[in-house]
Amino acid sequence: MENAVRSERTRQAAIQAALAIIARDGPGRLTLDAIARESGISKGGLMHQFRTKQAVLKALLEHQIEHFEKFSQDYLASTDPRQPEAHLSAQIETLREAVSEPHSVAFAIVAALAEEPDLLSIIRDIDVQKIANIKAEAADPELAMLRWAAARGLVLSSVFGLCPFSAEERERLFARLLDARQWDAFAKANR
Amino acid sequence: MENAVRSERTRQAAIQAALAIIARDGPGRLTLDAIARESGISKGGLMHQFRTKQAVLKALLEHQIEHFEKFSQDYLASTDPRQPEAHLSAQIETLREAVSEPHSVAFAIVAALAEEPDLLSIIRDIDVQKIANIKAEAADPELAMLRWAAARGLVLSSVFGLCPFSAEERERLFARLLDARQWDAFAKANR
DNA sequence: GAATAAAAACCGTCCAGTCGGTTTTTATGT
DNA sequence: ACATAAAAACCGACTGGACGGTTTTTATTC
Repeated sequence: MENAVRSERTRQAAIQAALAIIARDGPGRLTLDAIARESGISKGGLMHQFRTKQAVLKALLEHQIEHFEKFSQDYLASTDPRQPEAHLSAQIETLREAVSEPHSVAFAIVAALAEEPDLLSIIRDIDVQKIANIKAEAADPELAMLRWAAARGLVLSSVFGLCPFSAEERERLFARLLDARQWDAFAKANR
Repeated sequence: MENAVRSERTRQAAIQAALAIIARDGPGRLTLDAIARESGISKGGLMHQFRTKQAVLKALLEHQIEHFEKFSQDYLASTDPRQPEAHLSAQIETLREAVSEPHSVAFAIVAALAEEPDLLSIIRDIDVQKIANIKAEAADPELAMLRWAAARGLVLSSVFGLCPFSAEERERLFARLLDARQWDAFAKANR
């Protein structure tokens, strides 16, 4: 097999193994040895592809970011471009997706990142951009940011097992956050 | 000195030391040895008061809960009891306080608790109760929960260094969340 | 045959928790 | 009141396992 392909395969295997470990055993159990064991790669092979654990976590994070970025793009593409506040809706939909995926897949990563807080700045930088988009298109920017913050709150709460709502209740709340007409009326009335 | 006092002093010293370590060095550096060193207690003495690290974290968590519970009670006491949605306002005010206190005091604890996720259920159980209160008094319960979720989102984002807003912007958002009149009008219009 | 990838054994550090012992407080008997 | 025994608090060296990372060796690709 070609070297580039070989490397890529190994890296992907490592990432998938890491996701499995986090989902099954929690972020605290995500060790290099565990990844090696889970993926079938030897520790040496793993360390060859990722020089440090931080590098593994970074790859993991980028993998997830890519996943949700794609989701968000797809949503935007499938939506009427004249829809008001499309970026906001896309972000809220993406957050909703993040919270409802299989079983603590993507987000437990965030928990894993408690070990490497620096990596979270990657997410923040992306969010800054998203927020700028949302602001630019919003009739009432503050309200838009609050809707975004509420969605974020629901996601982060759920990720850390802090969410006091049931799954159905959370779903209803997301639905309401997405009810553009209602908020639009509010924004206009409040101008 | 009396035994009970002696124990209590030691336990408090440990908790204060733990807070100092988290604020200064981050949750990753919170070890039993570090707490012993910082507090002047010996390792043995520390272990006598807390049989496991989890016990330390639990005490730390309860200490912080008590702190914010008091803040919330004080707010409720100082407010006109006829004010609509007083519990919601109290919770949002408390969350605002949590995010603006000295320097990552209380919440970095949440980060520390990434090690012991079970402890977070204590917070969740309290939140469930708070949410029940908020719901009971709300003209529009869903809207009330969304306001709560937004405040939570701002706090958790900040705690984990994920917040894409500046401090002033965050402050404005909190102020708006607390503008009861505006939301009340919205709730009524939306009924 | 040079370079890259993978395997396997190994190393040093960190850290929660243990253990044997000392000091201080509290209970008891006289 | 005083002596003495028991209990509680405290001390700090030590242990054992986990874990991130390194080194050495072997296999595969170019």
